[in-house]
Amino acid sequence: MLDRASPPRRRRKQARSRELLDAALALFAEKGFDAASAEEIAARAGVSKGTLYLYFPSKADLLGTLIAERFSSRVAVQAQEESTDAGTSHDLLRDVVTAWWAALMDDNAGAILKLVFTEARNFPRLTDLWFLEVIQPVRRLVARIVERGIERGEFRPVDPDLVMHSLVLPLVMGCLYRHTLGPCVSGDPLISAPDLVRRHVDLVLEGLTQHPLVPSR
Amino acid sequence: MLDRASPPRRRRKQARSRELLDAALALFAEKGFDAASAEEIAARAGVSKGTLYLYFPSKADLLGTLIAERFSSRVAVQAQEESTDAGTSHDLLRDVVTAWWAALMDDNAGAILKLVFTEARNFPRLTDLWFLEVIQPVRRLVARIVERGIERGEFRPVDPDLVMHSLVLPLVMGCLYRHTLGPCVSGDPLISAPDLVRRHVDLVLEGLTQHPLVPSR
Amino acid sequence: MLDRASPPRRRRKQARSRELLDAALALFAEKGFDAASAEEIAARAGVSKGTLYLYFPSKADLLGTLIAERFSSRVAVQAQEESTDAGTSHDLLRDVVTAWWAALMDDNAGAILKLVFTEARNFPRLTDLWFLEVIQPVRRLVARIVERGIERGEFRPVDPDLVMHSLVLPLVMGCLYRHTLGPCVSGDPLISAPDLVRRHVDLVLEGLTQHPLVPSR
Amino acid sequence: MLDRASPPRRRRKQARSRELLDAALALFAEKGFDAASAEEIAARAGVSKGTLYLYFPSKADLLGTLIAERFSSRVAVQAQEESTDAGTSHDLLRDVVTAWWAALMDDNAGAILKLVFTEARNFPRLTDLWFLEVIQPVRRLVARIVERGIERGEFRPVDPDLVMHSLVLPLVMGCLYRHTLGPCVSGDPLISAPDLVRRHVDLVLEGLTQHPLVPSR
DNA sequence: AATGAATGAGGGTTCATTCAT
DNA sequence: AATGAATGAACCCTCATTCAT
Repeated sequence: MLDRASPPRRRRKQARSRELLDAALALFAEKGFDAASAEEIAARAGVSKGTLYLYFPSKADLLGTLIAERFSSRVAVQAQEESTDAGTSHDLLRDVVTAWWAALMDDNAGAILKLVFTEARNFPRLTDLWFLEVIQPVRRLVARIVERGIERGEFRPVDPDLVMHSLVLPLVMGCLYRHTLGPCVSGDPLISAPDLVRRHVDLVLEGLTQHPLVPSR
Repeated sequence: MLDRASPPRRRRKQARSRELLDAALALFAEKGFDAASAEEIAARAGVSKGTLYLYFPSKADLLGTLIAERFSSRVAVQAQEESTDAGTSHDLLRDVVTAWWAALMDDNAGAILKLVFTEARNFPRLTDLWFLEVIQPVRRLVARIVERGIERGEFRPVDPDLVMHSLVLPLVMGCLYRHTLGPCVSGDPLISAPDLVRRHVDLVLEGLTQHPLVPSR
Repeated sequence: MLDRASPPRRRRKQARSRELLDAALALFAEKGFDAASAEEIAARAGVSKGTLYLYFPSKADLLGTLIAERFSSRVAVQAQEESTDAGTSHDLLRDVVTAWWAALMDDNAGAILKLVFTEARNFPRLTDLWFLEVIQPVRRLVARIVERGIERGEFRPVDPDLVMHSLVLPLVMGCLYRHTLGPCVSGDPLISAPDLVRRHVDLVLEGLTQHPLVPSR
Repeated sequence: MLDRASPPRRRRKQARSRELLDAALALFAEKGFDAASAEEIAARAGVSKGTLYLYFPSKADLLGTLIAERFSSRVAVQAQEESTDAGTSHDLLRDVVTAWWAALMDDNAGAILKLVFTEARNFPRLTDLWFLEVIQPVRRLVARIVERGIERGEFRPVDPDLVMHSLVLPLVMGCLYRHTLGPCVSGDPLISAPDLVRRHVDLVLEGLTQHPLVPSR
């Protein structure tokens, strides 16, 4: 069928959809899928309950669309774009991880990540997306850099997945924290230092152990 | 009033209470507080809907009791018991972290941890408990060992909180993963290697960087 | 079947039954049939919930038995016993009405009367009992005295039912009041004067109108 | 928020509210607050169970609104309007009482009055309203007329409250009767004569006693 | 005979979804 | 396209009744 809606109207329609998705994401992340009511989502988007159903056939579809449209590889991609072959592997890894962290803090990526973890059991499709869209790209990226670093003699020979684990999971945790316990605590005493990520990467790269006879770098 | 029930009856009553709490914990962790219906909890405990209310005045009280009774410092305490002054700080740290990890895998501690993260926004009290019961003890424990290691020249001078962050958060993440995405994935390809924790600790301790002229320890 | 229970046991059984009926009457009158729970009734009678069902097959049967056993003509009978042919009809009527009023205040007769009014729609059988046991006897009693008074020239010729209405209904009302609004009001300012009934009877007998040239009696 | 509903819709909404209140009043009066189910009320109002909760936040609020909106002084006011200074106090009193009686029979005033008596124990606020809205006005009205009658020599010197008691309580009783036992009896043999109220007032005014030498008025 | 744990039907209430306006 | 009134399935919870001890 031809789309005969006039352009401004079509644009409005897209905007509505976006507003609803934004509202849904915010509320789903804030209270969970069940506790966020359709009426509340509509209200936050500035429309009435009925209008929501003109744009999405059900509440679950809101979540589905959210995932499909926003859960893209952007996070990894954004990180990947930072990846060049210039500089040491150490610097490269730190840059990539920092970019990835920034992407998680940015935007609503963090909210989606929280949703994935809290609703995965009820919407198992989320899990596949998580692996496909988040884990695989960053894993490949990290693995590539680590392997290059090992080849060049910059890194000790280690399992790239282990590096991924030690390097990346704390960031995921920090992101989750920010959307779960963080808002409930005053002062946010745990994960707040602005350069925590940089220091974390450096720690993992250098290790905790004192190696007396060698200059620290 | 005196408790004049015959011993077997009283024992049964206590068992029922436990069974209900177990069922509730499992279902709350599996589907979330809202999505777990009282009837389903009762059914999993092998009783009828009404019976649940003989033991707990409301569904929310189930969660409350769960938290109050099971969210003790056992996790940290168990880790602490492993802590002795013998051996290197490296070994000590690895032992403590491994014990902590075992505690998280054990029992239902992991399920509770997941609950804390998913329900904190709706039950803010959970956050305080999390800090008091989980974070503070392990933070103090790690800090003590790290400071000792630095004093003895075993560790480089680093912020103990950073160590805590890099060392412990991946474990928390692993625990969450186990109760969220893990059950939805076949093969569990990410966090399953049995000695992952040991290797993680070693990586953080030794660092990723190659230090050519020095024997690794 | 022979009743082979030993006498003391049989007596205990009767006492239990009485205690349960007393408790039920008090609670039914206090909160209504629906709002009075079986457990509460049992507790007030000093037994457990299960025991109640050893004596009565259902909660409704408690009400039924209450009505059948206690809703006898005692009220009217007691009044009737006061009725002698001595004295003026005026005195007789006042004595009868006063005795009836005392009977309503006494005992649990008032509570039953309240029950009849509040539960009649749900237990229509109560209505028949009310007429048979309460209205008819007192109506006949009043009618007899009124007719005698008219014959003797003591009373003006009036419809005995009208007298019954004007004379007796305020008492019924007072009884109801005592079991409904009365307990909710501090000071009971309306129907409390101890000789209100006597004055009421005198007012109805004498009338409100001033009859100037005649001695008041 | 602005009420931007189209006029017919708004009118419908008001009508719905009224219909629900009417249905609730009828059923509360018929079966009592507890025994009247929300679903039944909705059905009698011609809507579904859920709709009721669009208009009233709870079943108890239905009762509350009923009381607040319909339990006005209309009864007394209506009676008061009849009160003029023309005519004898006798006529005046009869007119006032007759008007009051008509108001009780009219409308749903009687149903509310029944509710007040049956639910007062469970909703003590009803008692205050009863005194404030019903008793006080009529008491003052009666007292005023009686005092005027005494001043003018029309009435014997009596306690106005006693008059109120003897004159008004039978009417309250009649109203209660009409909503309790009345519907359960065939033929309504007790309180049905159309001029019963007039004859009652005359009886109380004139008294039952024969006063031989004086013309009856 | 007495208990009180267990049951499950039923009631109040919520909320995702539909539909007339 | 937008609204919000209406619906009814589903949920939490209560309580009359049963039954093993």
